Amino acid sequence: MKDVAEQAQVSVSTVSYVLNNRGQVSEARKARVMNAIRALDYIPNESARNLKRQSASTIGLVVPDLVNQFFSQLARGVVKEAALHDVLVVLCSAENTEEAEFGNARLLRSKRVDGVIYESGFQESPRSLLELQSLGPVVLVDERFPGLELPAVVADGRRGAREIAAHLVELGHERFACIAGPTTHWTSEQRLSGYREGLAMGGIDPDEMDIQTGDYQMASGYKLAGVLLSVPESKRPTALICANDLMAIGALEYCRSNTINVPEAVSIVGFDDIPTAELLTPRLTTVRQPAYEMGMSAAKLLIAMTQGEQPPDLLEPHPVELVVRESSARP
Amino acid sequence: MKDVAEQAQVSVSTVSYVLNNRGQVSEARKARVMNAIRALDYIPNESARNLKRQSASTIGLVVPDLVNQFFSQLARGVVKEAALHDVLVVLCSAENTEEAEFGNARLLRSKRVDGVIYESGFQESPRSLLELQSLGPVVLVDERFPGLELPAVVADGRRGAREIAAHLVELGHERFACIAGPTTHWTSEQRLSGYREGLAMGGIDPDEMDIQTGDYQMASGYKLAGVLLSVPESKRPTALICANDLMAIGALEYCRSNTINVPEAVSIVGFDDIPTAELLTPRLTTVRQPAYEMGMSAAKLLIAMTQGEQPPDLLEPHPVELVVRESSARP
DNA sequence: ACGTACAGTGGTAACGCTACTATATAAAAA
DNA sequence: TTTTTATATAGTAGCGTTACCACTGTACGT
Repeated sequence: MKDVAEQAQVSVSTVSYVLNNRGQVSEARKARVMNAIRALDYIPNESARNLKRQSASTIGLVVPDLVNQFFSQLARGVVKEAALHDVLVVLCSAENTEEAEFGNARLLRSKRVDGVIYESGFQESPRSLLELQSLGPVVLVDERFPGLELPAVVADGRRGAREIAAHLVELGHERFACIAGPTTHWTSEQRLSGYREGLAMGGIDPDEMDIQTGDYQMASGYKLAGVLLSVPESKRPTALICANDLMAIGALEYCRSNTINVPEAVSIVGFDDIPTAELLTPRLTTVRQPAYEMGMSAAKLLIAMTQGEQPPDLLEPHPVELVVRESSARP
Repeated sequence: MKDVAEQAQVSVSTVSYVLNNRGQVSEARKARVMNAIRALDYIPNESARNLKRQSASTIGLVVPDLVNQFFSQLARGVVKEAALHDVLVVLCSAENTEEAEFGNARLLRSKRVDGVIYESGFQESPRSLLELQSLGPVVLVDERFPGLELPAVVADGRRGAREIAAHLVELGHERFACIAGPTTHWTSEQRLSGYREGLAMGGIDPDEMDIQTGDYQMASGYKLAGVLLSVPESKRPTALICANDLMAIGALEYCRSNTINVPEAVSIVGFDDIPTAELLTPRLTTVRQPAYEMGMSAAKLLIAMTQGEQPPDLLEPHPVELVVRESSARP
């Protein structure tokens, strides 16, 4: 920077002013500085800047598992929005382990990021959240912690769940089973209430629905489908509602290996609408969550918060959309 | 830090020494400092550290599209390995646009990262690479640029291609078609040579193979499958080789919407073995690239380079593995 | 007894930048 | 004309670390 100042025959302050586009600098000198910058191929040192400004222009993104396309969509949105604000995104894939629980928080500490977008997937009310919160602003995605007053970007999962349940009722289903998400998870509970409401509205007693609790992974979908479907044909549910696409895929796989026809013998529906959902056979009926947009919202909100803005008390949930495909049909 | 020094009754230098575990500090004082750190919940300011040390303990990762599971696996590996070295990973999803071409490089400039892992997907020899290189170490993944002398972590795509072609020949196929990757892409060319070699070794004239060039996206797989398969039945290829899974999925979709049975009418194979590949109907025969491991290697190499190590002249390619599933069968 | 070595300390100058304050100059008002 | 106000510029003190240097005291040869 000193070199640039020298080359342009101005003071370092002036260089700083033109760089940050503040203060009054005459056009002539501005041009001279710009030329010098180009001539010397000068790049401001972000570390120094951060030190002085006490911020890192960087946010952290904690997701349980990048390979789940819901999260990668989300990540895309976050990165996109952040780029708009010249903010970098640091990625922490938690890989669904508790090890990460600790590791991430520690890694993100120490002013390396100005704030964190957190999507734990299925931890309860993690201590690391409190730790993170003490570090700086935190935005939750697709979940809420009843105890903690944290801003959360969510989709209208309850409504989506209601709609997909209603869809199944409308098709004429009467015996339902459900592979739910972890009960500790706010979103899971929302969806479950939605399913029950949808059923009730259609005149089906929700308490008749057989429920198993999974962990949002494919394997548990497979396993629990086995539990729910291996009952005498006459009592077997004709509709299997899964709390996310991954578990629905697991269920579909179970049916495939046990020659249970979907949707003829049983309808299966998911939640999220990950890209893979429409490539399956049968193509999966599901509820689309706008993951990309949610990522953008979260980033936008977080960045605003890092600039001192107060988060709104309650954010409007993102709209969801029922996507009817082949995996649901009349019983 | 000053506070810690005061609390522990030592100088700031001493605190710095124990923090970095260098210099000689007596055990007694070390303990005192540690206690003070804990008592004050002190977290070192990474910006200041970076400024002083002239490094950011952060690497950049540029991928064309996170939602392609090959890249998310890769990203997982990178993040994992980086975490082992206390290095953060900054994510730049290029989203397959040239806009990113510029944007990323600019965002990553200015000492915000110590080095970059670059996986462009399908740009030719991007200017941004040169720009990046001037900034710091660069490691390429899954591609090479003949002109540029950059260390590259690759898989043995040629061998994989040879094997999958051989597999098809062995099944008895005689008429082949291929949806290749962009010809400007080193990896594409490697695979294509591999296919040709595999065919030649099986006594098939590779020049007889009908080739269309795609862009590694699903849509082009769909479109080009249309081009290659809409010929009179007697001349129609019985085996369609796709340079990656995404295009193979596109091809599969084409067949699905045009009621061409796979593998009965035509065998289709892919490359990468993304998680979705084995969920399709028919399950996709493909070549597994160890994306996760490649990500780890790349991160390891890059981090070594940021610490001054010279990259080896040529890295051993990662082994690949033929995964035979349902989409390939006797013609 | 003396020098020499060295483990254990503290002081402090940078690292590159921003933003406050002070100063010089020009324009407007008295 | 002088005073006030606005505008443009330069000087410089940190931001929180690290690492070099200088200093102390003790242990060990000679």
